[in-house]
Amino acid sequence: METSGAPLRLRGAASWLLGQATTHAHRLVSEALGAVDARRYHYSLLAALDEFGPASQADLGRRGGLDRSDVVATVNELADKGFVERRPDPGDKRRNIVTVTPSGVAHLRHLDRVLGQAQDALLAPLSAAEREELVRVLNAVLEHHG
Amino acid sequence: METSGAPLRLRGAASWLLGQATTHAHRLVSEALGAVDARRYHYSLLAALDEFGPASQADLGRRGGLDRSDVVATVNELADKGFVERRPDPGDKRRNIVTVTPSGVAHLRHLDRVLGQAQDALLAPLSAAEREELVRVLNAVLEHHG
DNA sequence: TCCGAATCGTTGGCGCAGCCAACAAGTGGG
DNA sequence: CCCACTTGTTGGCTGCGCCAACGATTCGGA
Repeated sequence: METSGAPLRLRGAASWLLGQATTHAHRLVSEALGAVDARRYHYSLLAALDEFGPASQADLGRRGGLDRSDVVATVNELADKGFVERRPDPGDKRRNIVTVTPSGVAHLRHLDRVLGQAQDALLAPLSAAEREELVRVLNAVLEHHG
Repeated sequence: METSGAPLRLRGAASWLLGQATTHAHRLVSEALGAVDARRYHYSLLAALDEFGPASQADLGRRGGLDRSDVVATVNELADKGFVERRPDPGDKRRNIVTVTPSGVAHLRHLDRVLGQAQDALLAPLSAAEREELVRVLNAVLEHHG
């Protein structure tokens, strides 16, 4: 009879800690975005457009890790709101070129602020140094996983 | 009046970093669990049972942050697999008492290992000290948010 | 003691997220 | 010229988190 089921449980607990924290962050972000009638996909797409410029829908999907079918729906929604424009590519009749409008840029800035507030709320218990370290570590993880 | 839109974008980028990382972690955990025909709810429930002992379904939900309706479905699935037992509470005809079986405990141990491997894969680029710091920081966040 | 409030399990439903398959139209290389 | 590939689109599936409603039961206060 071992005195240590503990190490095993701790590993599990640590994994679960990740699950709990991610779920929490997920919920905070979703709430914040939902309060301004937006969703994660909206931010993904607008941010990709803002950072890298106009692109075809397939390229947009690759930039933000969205499936092509989800890009279709998201562009539909954003276009309905006047945040992006979809027009055929004259040089390749298969493609649409998606452009962000000034109104879309303004909306993106708004979402930036909203997400910043959500982040502040989530990381409230951490010191500035701890936040910086957390961001650094998360960046390392993301970079490593391509 | 700031000279830089940059700080604003950085705040958004940092928020999004969280989103990216959480999505990544979420996916890794789901894949790992899916490979052994399990889901997050299964682990939540089994872990709660293992740690705190038999409980009513409502209590189980409160322990693990699951909705009552989701507890019903999850207990159904776990009971079908022989991992838990559901029986009426003789002292309160509203309640069911859910118990984890030996087979269920073994399954939980298996899930612990699987989640541990997923965590190792996720945190591969980090040093031992960085992992420890990350766990500490995440714990602080979770504790602060109840 | 009786009645209203609260709790419990269950059913059914909603929206978001991530993914996959299939299709027609179009493009490009051998 | 043909074949392989890409693109946009439609439709569908699972998981997750949540909410509303219901009948049955229990509990607390008048």
